[in-house]
Amino acid sequence: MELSDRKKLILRAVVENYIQTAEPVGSKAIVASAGLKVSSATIRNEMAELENLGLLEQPHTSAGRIPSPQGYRLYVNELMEEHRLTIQETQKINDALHLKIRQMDQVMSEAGKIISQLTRYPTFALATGSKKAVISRYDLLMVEENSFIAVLMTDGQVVKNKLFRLSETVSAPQLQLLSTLLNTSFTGLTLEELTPELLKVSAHAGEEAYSLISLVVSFAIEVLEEMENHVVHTAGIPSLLAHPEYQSLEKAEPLMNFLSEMGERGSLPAVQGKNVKILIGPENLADELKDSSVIMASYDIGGGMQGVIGVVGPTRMDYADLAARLSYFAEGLSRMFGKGELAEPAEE
Amino acid sequence: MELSDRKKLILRAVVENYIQTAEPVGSKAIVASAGLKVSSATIRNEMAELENLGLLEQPHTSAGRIPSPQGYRLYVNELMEEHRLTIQETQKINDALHLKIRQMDQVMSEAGKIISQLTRYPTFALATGSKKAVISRYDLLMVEENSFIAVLMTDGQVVKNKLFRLSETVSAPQLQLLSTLLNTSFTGLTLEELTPELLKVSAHAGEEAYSLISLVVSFAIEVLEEMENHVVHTAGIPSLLAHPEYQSLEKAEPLMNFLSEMGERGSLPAVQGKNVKILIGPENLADELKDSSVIMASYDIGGGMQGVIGVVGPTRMDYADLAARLSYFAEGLSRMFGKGELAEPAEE
DNA sequence: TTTAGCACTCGTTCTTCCTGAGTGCTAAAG
DNA sequence: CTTTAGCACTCAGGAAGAACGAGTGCTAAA
Repeated sequence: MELSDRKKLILRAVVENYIQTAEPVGSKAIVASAGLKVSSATIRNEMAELENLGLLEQPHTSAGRIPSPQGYRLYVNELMEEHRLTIQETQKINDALHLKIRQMDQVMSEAGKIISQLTRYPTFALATGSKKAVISRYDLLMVEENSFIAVLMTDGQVVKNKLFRLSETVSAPQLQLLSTLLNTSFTGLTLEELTPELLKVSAHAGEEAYSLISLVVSFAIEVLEEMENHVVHTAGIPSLLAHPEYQSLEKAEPLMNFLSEMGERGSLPAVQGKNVKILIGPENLADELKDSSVIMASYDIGGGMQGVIGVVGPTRMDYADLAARLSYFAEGLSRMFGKGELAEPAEE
Repeated sequence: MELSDRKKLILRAVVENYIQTAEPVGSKAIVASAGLKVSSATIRNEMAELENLGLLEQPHTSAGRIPSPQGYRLYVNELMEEHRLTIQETQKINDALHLKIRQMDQVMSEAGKIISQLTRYPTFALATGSKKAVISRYDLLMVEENSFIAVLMTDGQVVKNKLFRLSETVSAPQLQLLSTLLNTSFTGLTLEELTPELLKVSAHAGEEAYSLISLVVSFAIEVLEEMENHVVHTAGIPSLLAHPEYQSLEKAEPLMNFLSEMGERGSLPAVQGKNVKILIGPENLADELKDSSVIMASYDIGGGMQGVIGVVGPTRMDYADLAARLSYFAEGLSRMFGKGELAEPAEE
């Protein structure tokens, strides 16, 4: 059933009032805020109906109404006006984008910090790959006679390095050989294929060569594992406390713990699809998020990889504003990654 | 003036009781806990004197006593028994040490996470260098005709890389030349010396070469800046909330914000000297820490660098236990970095 | 269909009172 | 001189109650 225009207006007024004040909205407040030429009693009747429809809720009998998750959902889907960022806001975001950002996986973590500062909400950021990551290239650089650096590059243009110190010495030709072998046998393999291949090669190679190979390949495995686990960066967790719904510790603590452990355990709401996505209250899979909302936006990194950045907050969030900011920010990132020439689009 | 043995015993009992219960300690409790054969009235007299000396405090007239910062200080300096870790605890730390740790600056951040999990307190970790860091070596790896990877190594054995994409193309010989130039002119220079040198070279080099050089040198500057700023990693901030002194938001919030921003702004209590250091309450420089204590331990990374890892908590902390853990952990890290052969002592 | 009026609900806040842990002091005992 | 028992006193914290007021639902009239 379609809502009457007046009901929509009222629902919207409730949501927007509540977003601002964090307090239940009464019928009088609606009369004052929305430009309706009816009395509060009429509004009360309408609100009672909206409550029956499950769009509004009463925290207790004699309080105003607050939007239910369904109410927010309807608001987000139909009622919300696309928020236009002010010039200052876009300027702020642009500045933030141009500053600071350096290496690929730092991009995600930096982006999170920036967004958190901009929005005063905790953020999370991660990268997802549509396909499995593989190592595309190995370079070995000699440091001293008993140490060398391995530089690995994945197909997603991510570069990682590691310094190895050995108990025995290696010569430059040995390293050269090793490098050739690695590039021949261990490129283009997914995580699952690496270990079997390692075993296979071990049969042919000598003891000493094998130990070197396995050192580097172990590192490759680490790198790929890290990428597959979609390491999550979080930032700005304490900013939760600034919002009235998390003033009570019982509310704040589990969520804060969840957020800070999210980074470790990689447990994350499954995400895909383009652009901005909003999950309201119980729409979230994780129990800890059932009373909170998540707004996230994805951006293209290139190389089949997508970055996702999101903010977490109370269901009472300024969805319009946040969605606009995230979206704009994500577009900026996509652009940065897109045309690699500009500025500093480098990756680690 | 030296305290009588009985006063010491009482002070110690107060501290240890309070550490456990987080509640003011009364005279009766002391009689029960310490093996003293005197009545509570006697204890009361003694406690009154200890209060006059500034070692104990009363939250309000009719409550028990709690240690003042000076009381804690005296306890830590003279009364505290060196805590011996149980075999399980050392085992736990050893496990943690061998696991996970990979790259140099990840060591610090990982170590922080581990300690935070072990202690249930927020941690911070950073590296300090006694001397200025310099770039000791540049390697340039060709990727495609319009992109290359720069691998930089500092004297502290820290390796960083970055992928550069260009709008024009470069040839292998060009890169070779560039690499030689960088290694000749831009190694061994501190942050302050790099920029002047860059200007000097720009005079001789052609337009195009100069733009490449400045790209890489800018990166070098970034790397050195990052190292000089002693980037601080924090972890486990939400675990603050588990402790009763931070149950009230007014107490918790400023500290949490301070900790989370510490990572950004690099503002940190100046640290040096070996081994474990304890800062109690007002001994901390930062205002936000005036009601908290910091326990930190340093470890040797090698190459003139020192790592520092610390925990932050209420003044009521189990100093003995935490100091022992941190110290043991730091020793483990020093050992790891010391003999480079073992396990995985690599650095980024 | 809208509105005014009114009784009712119920969270919030303020006050009051009570309790009990713990103190400081005094005076007697060791 | 030190220790102890006794006692009056203090004060945070919790419980209970009262007053308040914002907001509702319902009824009856416009």
